[in-house]
Amino acid sequence: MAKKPYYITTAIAYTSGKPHIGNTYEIVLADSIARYKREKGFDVRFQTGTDEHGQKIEIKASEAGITPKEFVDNVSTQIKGIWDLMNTSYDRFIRTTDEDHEKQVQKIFKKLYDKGDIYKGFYEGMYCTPCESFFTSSQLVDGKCPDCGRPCTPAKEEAYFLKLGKYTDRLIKHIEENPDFIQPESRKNEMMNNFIKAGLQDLCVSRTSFKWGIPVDFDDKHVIYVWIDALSNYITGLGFDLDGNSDELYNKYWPCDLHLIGKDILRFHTIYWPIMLMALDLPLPKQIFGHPWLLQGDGKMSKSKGNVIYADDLVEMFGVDAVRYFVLHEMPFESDGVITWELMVERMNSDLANTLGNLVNRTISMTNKYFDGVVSDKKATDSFDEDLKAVALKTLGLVDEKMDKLRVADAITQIFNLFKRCNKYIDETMPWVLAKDEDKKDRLATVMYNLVESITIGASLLAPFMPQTADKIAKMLNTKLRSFDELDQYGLYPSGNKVTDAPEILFVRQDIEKVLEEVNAKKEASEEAAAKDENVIDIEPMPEITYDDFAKMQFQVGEIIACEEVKKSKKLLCSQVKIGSQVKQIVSGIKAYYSPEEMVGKKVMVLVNLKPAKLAGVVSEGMLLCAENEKGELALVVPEKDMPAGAQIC
RNA sequence: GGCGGAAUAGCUCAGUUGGCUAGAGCACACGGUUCAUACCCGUGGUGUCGAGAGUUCGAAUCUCCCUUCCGCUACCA
Repeated sequence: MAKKPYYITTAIAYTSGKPHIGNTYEIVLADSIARYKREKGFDVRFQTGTDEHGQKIEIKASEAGITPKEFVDNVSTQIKGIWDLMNTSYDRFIRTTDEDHEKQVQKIFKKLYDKGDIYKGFYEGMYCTPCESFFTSSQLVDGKCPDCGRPCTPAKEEAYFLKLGKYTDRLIKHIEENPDFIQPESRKNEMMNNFIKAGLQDLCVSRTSFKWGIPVDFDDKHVIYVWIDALSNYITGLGFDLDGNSDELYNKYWPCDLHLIGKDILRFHTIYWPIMLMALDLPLPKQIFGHPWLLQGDGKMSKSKGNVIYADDLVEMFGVDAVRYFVLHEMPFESDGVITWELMVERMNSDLANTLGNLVNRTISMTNKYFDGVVSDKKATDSFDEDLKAVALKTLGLVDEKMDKLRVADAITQIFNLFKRCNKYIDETMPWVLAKDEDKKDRLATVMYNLVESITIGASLLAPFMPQTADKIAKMLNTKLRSFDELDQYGLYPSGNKVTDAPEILFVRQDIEKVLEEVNAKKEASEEAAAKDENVIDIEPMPEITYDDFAKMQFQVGEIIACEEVKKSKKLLCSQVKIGSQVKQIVSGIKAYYSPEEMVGKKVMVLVNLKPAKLAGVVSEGMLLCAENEKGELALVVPEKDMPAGAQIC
């Protein structure tokens, strides 16, 4: 019988920089599932890769003084290097700059256009600058932005849009009829309630503001924006061809069994991607799992916080499999995992060094000490043996149960329970006591045999998650790892076999103090690097304006004479601002960065002739000007020298 | 503001349709053991199961309300 196909993908990593351990988590998770499925007898296809287009890359490349292609070649190679370092067994590493991919993406775009699902729209009168959103004229309310009610500005650019509304009902139906389509389930609710049921706006799928992308082949002013480009990798990587000449890989593996992605990009995978596929008349993927994030202590890792952990640093400190174990075991299923270095060292020491490493070590040492390394099954059984055997035989079933629900962390815990059971068995049988009695020699041999056999089973189960460690154990026991379909048998270890006489320490115990020292040193270094990076910031350029446009705006210095929080709002402060002889009430979204107390007395830059509007029910008669950094933090703009309230800013 | 989730041992969390003295791992303490990487095995919890009220013979589990935290989303003139 032919093996059942199983296709799993990760998201493709964006090549704007080196990925941190949070990105690395995803590839390790996918790799473990892929390896596990292979053991379970599936014909597995595992795809990952890099997403390499976009303005950010264009800018970074020009800063570095190289071409975008050179830039992404570098980063992509680096990312691939880390995936390899983590010992991941992907079948294809796709790059969105691969020729076959680009060609198909162009075809897909054209097909959707010919079909009428992509249409050319215009920004004119439809672009709401503050909302950064595009609307069709039918969506506008009284000619104004349906979201915020502000007038939409005419824009110069034209763009292509993908019709989403046409497929919304089908999408809702699909999600409702396939409860496992979006996992975990809480994410499904978010997608449904926040987006789909609220009504989907057509998606802008092209750009003219930058060049580094796949050109729209029938309109070369445009490049294809990220959605169609990046998401298509899941089929182009299988040799999909829109004209019906698809590679057999595509016919075999599509639809995909599992898209493994971060929870931050669920929207694209559960809404845009299925709709694209529907528009192309292709089957939808079977499941999309939005995994949580690996957080470190004080929040999400980011370069600007200087708390970025890189996989290669971790591997250097702890070893590949320890890092794999850690991210797999410590990551919860649904909510984000808050990780501390203390926890990592604790896991390393108690699970890996103590429970597993020490078990293997003591077993091999005893075998050498008592039998010169020869393991033989003398069948001198005792009642203690039965339970050990039972645990060894039932563990696969327990692992299966967890893996079917993608509960990888729980699956690993089951395997470690077997190792713990082995340690207990040693205490129950007390080999060192048996060794003193020549009459108990056969019993002692049987005990050692049972240990070696049980460890072999455990190591075989461990192989998908910690492949290197499993191999090392098998090598030290001078045997091969079992295939999963042999794991219903006990006693396959060849009697009379000889284990190594020089057991290797599998995991070295770590000292938390030393680890923290090292971490702090690295953190300082990365903070310095981050500080350098933060001196500049690039934002999306806006259309050119005339002097007349500018002259319409009146700016003055305003003195804040009173300020209070706006109730019913998380972000708003309401200030009374003295401008000349009058006082204006102005509401600003800066509560997170300024307290009402510290606002009072400040002299700030105010746009005074803005049409008053209500915010959270409070009237606001102007706007306080702020500078905003990459993290969205705000700083008020103030005159460099003391100026009277009301002074004109020109 | 809208939708959803969470609150259980020092820490991270399990607790199926309400039912005997509320569990696991880690940490900690004590005991045992010595083959082993100062390791392994065993024992140890007066935890108001976030607060309050209700339904019930009986509630961590159901209902209502309150508080706090989290996710997504909106708003941020």
